[in-house]
Amino acid sequence: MELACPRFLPTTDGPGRSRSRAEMKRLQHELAEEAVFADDFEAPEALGTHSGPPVAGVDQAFRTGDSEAAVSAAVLVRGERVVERASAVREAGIPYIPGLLSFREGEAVLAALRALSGEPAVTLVDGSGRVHFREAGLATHVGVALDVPTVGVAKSLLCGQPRRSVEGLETGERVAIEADGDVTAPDGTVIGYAVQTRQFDSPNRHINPVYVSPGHRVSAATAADVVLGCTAGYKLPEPTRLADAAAADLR
DNA sequence: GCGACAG
DNA sequence: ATCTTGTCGC
Repeated sequence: MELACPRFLPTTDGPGRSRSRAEMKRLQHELAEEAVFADDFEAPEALGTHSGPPVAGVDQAFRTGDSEAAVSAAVLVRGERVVERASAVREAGIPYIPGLLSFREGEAVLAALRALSGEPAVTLVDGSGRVHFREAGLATHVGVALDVPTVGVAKSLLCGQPRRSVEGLETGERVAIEADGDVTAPDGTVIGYAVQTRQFDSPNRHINPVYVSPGHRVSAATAADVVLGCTAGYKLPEPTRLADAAAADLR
């Protein structure tokens, strides 16, 4: 993958000085304008880890010490095989701030993805995409910077409102996440889906859904389809699960 | 001021 | 994200 929009790099420092929080938010508004929350890639059908084109997954771990470093691991999966792995380590620009995650981990993610020589049809990024206050979560930031299809996969909901309860959903079920007053999109806009990738049979123990949202060049419905297509018996889709394990090892 | 918040 | 043992349930 190659960098497509240098102006959207999630750098913490601007020309000479340091990027302020307001400037980071401003960049996110510009990113959202550039983002395409509709299907715009080859073969949107036949997606998934079971057949069709390769899908990439990226996830991060952190090395602590005098200064924090983000370790990003990217994996390219095709069918049931990992066909390529890449990684990168970058200084964490800022501490964790809800809504500004891409400025903390983005540099490492972009470096890891750029190190992949293969071309995935779509890339699964850990975190939110359009489910974000300014519709510019990590998945959207990365997708626009590289101008590649991306999907955000988060384990918890940053903002927005589930259309109905997400408790006890069956495997394969999904509930729309709508924009509310905390999101820039018009109220009611479907910005993502709670997707139940796995669920236990009996009523005692239950698994929470993953929150899927469009990053770039993918619609909300297709994003959910891609995640279900890449699921193989675990809560997290394979590309994400494998990247998660890889990042943990590299830590 | 209060609340709320991916990784 | 990370710190951490056991424990409940299938």
